[in-house]
Parts: sequence; C-alpha cells; structure tokens
Amino acid sequence: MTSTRTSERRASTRHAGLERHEIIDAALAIVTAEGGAALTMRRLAADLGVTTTTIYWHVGNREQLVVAIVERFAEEQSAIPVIGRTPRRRVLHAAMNLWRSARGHRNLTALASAAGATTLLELPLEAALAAELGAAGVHGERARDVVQAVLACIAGFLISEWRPAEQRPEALRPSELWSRVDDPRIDPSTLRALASPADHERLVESTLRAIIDAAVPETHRGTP
Amino acid sequence: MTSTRTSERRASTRHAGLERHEIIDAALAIVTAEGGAALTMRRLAADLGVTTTTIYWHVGNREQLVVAIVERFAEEQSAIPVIGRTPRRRVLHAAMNLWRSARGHRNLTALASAAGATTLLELPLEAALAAELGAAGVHGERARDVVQAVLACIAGFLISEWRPAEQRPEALRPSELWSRVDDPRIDPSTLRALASPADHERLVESTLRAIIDAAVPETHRGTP
DNA sequence: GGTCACTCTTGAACACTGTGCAAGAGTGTT
DNA sequence: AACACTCTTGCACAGTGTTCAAGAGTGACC
Repeated sequence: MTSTRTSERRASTRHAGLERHEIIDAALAIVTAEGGAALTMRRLAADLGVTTTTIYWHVGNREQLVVAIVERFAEEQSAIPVIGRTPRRRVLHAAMNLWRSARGHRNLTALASAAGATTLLELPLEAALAAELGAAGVHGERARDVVQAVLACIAGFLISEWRPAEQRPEALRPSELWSRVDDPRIDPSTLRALASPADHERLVESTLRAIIDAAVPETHRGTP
Repeated sequence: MTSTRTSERRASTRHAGLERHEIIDAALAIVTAEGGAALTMRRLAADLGVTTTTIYWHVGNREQLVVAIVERFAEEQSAIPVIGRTPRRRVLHAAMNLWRSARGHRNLTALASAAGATTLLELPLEAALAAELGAAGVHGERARDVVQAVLACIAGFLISEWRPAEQRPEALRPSELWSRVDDPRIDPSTLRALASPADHERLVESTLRAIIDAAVPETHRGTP
C-alpha cells in the first residue's frame, strides 16, 4: 500500500504531487478495510508517503475528510433495482435495500453515522424508498414518517451488530445477563429465548414489514 | 465540584481516603451532566482531587469504569409501573417506558451503547416488557423477537437525536440534502415533508405500536 | 536570467487522550 | 522498631487531532 511519493505526477496547475481525490481514495480504503477507528491522520499520511500537514492542507479537517469519504462513496454507488409485484412488496424491498446496503458497508456506515452523515450516504436509496411509497399511495408527512421509522430501525439493528456479544466482557453479554434473571412473570421459554441470539436477517425483515404494513394501505385491485 | 482531598475520611480497613463508589458517583455525575466525551480520567481525577493513577488502582480501566457507572445507575433506577387496560396497550406502554428511560438519560445511554452495555442498563425495563408480552400471550422466540425489534427501534431513534441536525455542518442536514433532490418519482409534498423534521415523540410511539400490533394478537375477550 | 507569486510540503511543536511503572506515603499487625 | 499491606503519587510513554512558521517547487513576468 505504501507508495513513497517521489515526484511522479504533477498535473494541471502548478506542481501537484498529491491530489485531493487520492487522499479520499486512500482514506476510503482504510475505512472499508479496517474501520473508522483505523483512520488516523498519521496513518493516512503514511499510506500516502506524506506528512499529516499535507493531508490537512488538502482536506482541512478529519471531519471534513470523513464527509468527503462518504460523499465519494455515495457518488460511486450504483442504483439498486427495486423488485416486487405489489406496491407493498416493492416498498419492503426498497427498505431492505437500505438495510443490505448499510450492512454491506458497515464500516463506512458506522463512520458516517458518527459524523451525522448517514443521509448523505444513503440518499439515493432513501429516495427510492420514498418513490415506492408514493407508488403505493403514501405521500407527504406519512411517507416521511415511514422513511424515518425504517431508517431508525435499520440504524438500531446495525449498532447492535457493531459490538457483537462475543467480543464484549462476559458480564455484558445479553446471554449472560438474561440467564441470571429469575422473574416469575416471564415464561421460562421466553427467558431461554432472550438468552440466545436471534436471526437478525429475518428479524429485520419482519420488523420492517410490520412498519410498512401499518402505514401502506393494502393493495386493492382498482389502483391504477 | 472540586473537593481537594486532604485526609478527611479513612474508613473500614487500613487508610482509605477514597472509595470506589465515590469514583463511580463522580464519574456518573460527569456523564449525566456533560456526556461521555467529558469523562476523561484526568478530569475525573481532578474532580476528586486525586491523580489518575488512583482512579486506575480502584477501577482498573476506563471500560470497566463505564461498566461500573452503568451498573450503579441501573441499581438505583426504580421500577416504572406499566399501565393500560388491554394487554396490547400494556405492552406498548412497557415499550414506551424503555424509550422514555433511554431518552431521559441519553448521555448515559449513549455511553452504555458505545460500551455495549445497553442490556445491563435497561434489563429491568426489558424484563417488564417481556412480562407484558407473556401476559398478552406472546412467549419464547416470538417474544424475544419483539423485544429486540423494540430495542433496535429505540436505539435507532435515539442515535438520530445524538447529533441534532442543527449542529451539523449545513451540507449534512437532511433538510438541506432533500431540498436539492429533484426526483420526478417523488411527490412534491413528500419531498417537502422529508426536508422538514418529524415529530419524534409521536413517530416513536406509532412505530412501536406497529411492531407490537403485528406480533401481539388482538385482545379477545375470553382470555383469562 | 532574475524576481515575484502562488501552490504544495515539511518538521516541529502543542494540547489532549488512555495507560504503566517504580517509588513512596500511611496505617495495622507482629 | 520492623514488617506487610493498602493506597497514592509523579513521571513517563505512545497515541490522537491540529497548528504554525518555514521552506521547496513551479509558473509568469520583467
């Protein structure tokens, strides 16, 4: 990865050994491969064979760097087709696209979330969801509410995966905590289930479906 | 806040000027007042009139300190009564209790979340939710799924409040981003709505209701 | 060719963060 | 008085983001 920068390229105006987009690319590579915590200014500079000051000159700030990374990634992301026969199913599919995208690029999503840039990252997919909602007859504030509820759910399920139970101290694992609970109000089978992990993939889908079904009217044949 | 520690108290065994619980209390105070980022070892030590090394001797670690804080807070939190006439409503109320609690102590919740200790923080309220689900006839894995879905939703709505749009750079605000979108598939009223903030309180409730209604059977009179 | 202006790069610092180590105070027991 | 044990300290280290004055390198102008 380390390509010690001699005077290879000097482009367009003046002497320019390093260009902004090279920095963004290198940073994006670090994030996707090793997560946002690995993205330090010194590390990034070292990967580019450059001093941190140079990074600052080009990018300004770590926060601005993160935004630039997210922006860059969002640009390159191609649209994901929405499939499904009924409007409801298409809405659900659009929502699941958001989930799959966020989960597929979890490192970047985590970073964007910390920077408050999730909307920037997922705007096209959110727009697709809004569009499907419109096709299903949901508009205005009701559509907005569904979008936000879907986003919240996805975000919530995501962060529950950021620190998987296995790599927490034992005393913090839900399995451990629930196995100690002895509550007469709660059925033993429920306690057992709470102590064991759920099938996330399926759970996300059924949760999103619940949200969507509550807001999107049943398909009635007459709809054009 | 700074009470320079002379040799005031020396309790129980040997000479003990500072006790573990004092540290936890001081740390908890910092977190609730100023957030998890303000909880640095030096700051905490200064508040107690002590060196950081002392903190380490008593607590071991920052991570362990955080866990201790969460544990301490959870112990002191009193049970919240669940009200509602029908089982469904009681389940919803228990879920909303979780939301209100998490939101009420957002700084602590954020810290616990970063440490992967949310379950430790909210276990009693989660148990209450599980109990109400049982009373509504939902047991085992289905109950677990509802609990997890509710938790995910709450977590998601919470993090969307951690960095309110007003204090982000303008280019990241949903209002700004959506106002630039010009998508013919999306109704103008929807676009307008997406650019303006939602009523979170109401949205959380309706989302949780959707999840619960989908999983909890309608109340039928005959239930004992 | 020499000078100027502008763009980019550097090295060295600053103020923070969490953490570890060796040394020492303070107290109870022998 | 001597020892053991608990607690506390000062100092250091490695790492973080960030800034500042200084300097290289290149194009344009005289």
